[in-house]
Amino acid sequence: MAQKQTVQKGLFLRKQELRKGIELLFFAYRDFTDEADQMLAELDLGRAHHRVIYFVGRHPHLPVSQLLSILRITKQSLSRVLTHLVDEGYILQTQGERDKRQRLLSLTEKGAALEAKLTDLQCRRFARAYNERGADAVDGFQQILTSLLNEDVRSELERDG
Amino acid sequence: MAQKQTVQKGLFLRKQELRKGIELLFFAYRDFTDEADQMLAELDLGRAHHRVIYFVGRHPHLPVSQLLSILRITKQSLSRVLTHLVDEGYILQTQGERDKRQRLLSLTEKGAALEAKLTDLQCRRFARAYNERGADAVDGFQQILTSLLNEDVRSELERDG
DNA sequence: ATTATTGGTCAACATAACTGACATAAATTG
DNA sequence: CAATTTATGTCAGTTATGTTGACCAATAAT
Repeated sequence: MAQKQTVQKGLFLRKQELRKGIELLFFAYRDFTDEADQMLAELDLGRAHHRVIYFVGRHPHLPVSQLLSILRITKQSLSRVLTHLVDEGYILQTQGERDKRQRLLSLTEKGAALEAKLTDLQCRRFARAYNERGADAVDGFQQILTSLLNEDVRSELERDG
Repeated sequence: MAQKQTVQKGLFLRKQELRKGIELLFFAYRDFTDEADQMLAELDLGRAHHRVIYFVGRHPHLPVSQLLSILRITKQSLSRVLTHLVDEGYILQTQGERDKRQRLLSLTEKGAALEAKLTDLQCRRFARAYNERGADAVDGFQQILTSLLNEDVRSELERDG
């Protein structure tokens, strides 16, 4: 009886702990994206545009197919934002050399400038958090996030770096 | 010169470290929400409904105003999902006793059952991650996420729970 | 030569957010 | 008590971002 109570309390506390994680992730993600969203809104861009600019900046000459698999959206959905970003001069498309069907994506100077501005903003938030809590916390943070990933994504990341 | 190189390299590595955080947060959030989204889709519900059900489950008799400030959306936007959830029998509205203008939100049995099903799913993912990495990692994870929050949100959370 | 891949287009639709204007009931305040 | 503020809701219109499905062209691979 006393044993059962302890177990139930243990389960209850564990559940609370897990819920705390869920909520922290929700609130942190919400606040994290908010600042950049505001900056984007002034340029009549949205979060979808940001994601494209971010990953193209991170992987120059990225083929469209790879961007699609990173973002996990349909090509029709990507098409809209991508066309807009190309039209507005943020992104440059070049023909692939090995495979001429591919359109490799890169940032223009204008695109790189915006990417830097947005990433700096978000890096500052991370830098503040990392400095406040120290290297061990950062390590734990990265470990848990990695373990939250789908298995296949985790292996991909571990392979690429 | 050697000094300058070291500093630059240090900054470069730091930037990479921060970008890694940004990306992990993006991918983890994407994968984390995915399973629940699929379950919701089968019931013709979306992530917006989930958020309402989750926070009403977490805070029974929650007034609409508080839910709005948690979700940070407009009342018109909440209205649509809330009306639907009430119509479908997931959520119950009762008049506030102290303040009769308030409509306090609670889960029905049906709502509680769905909430439990969804939360269990997400808790399992967290439990897996927490077990894989251990208590110190969990601690670091929670610390960094807390530091990523806007200051005002952080104080709120520290006050409430 | 046939098939698969890469990328794009057009059209229609769904969801979840937004703004603005207005309404009602209840609480609060001068 | 009258005036104002608050909590909530509604109606109407718009935007951002996703979806399906159908179809096409260029190129690569078998």
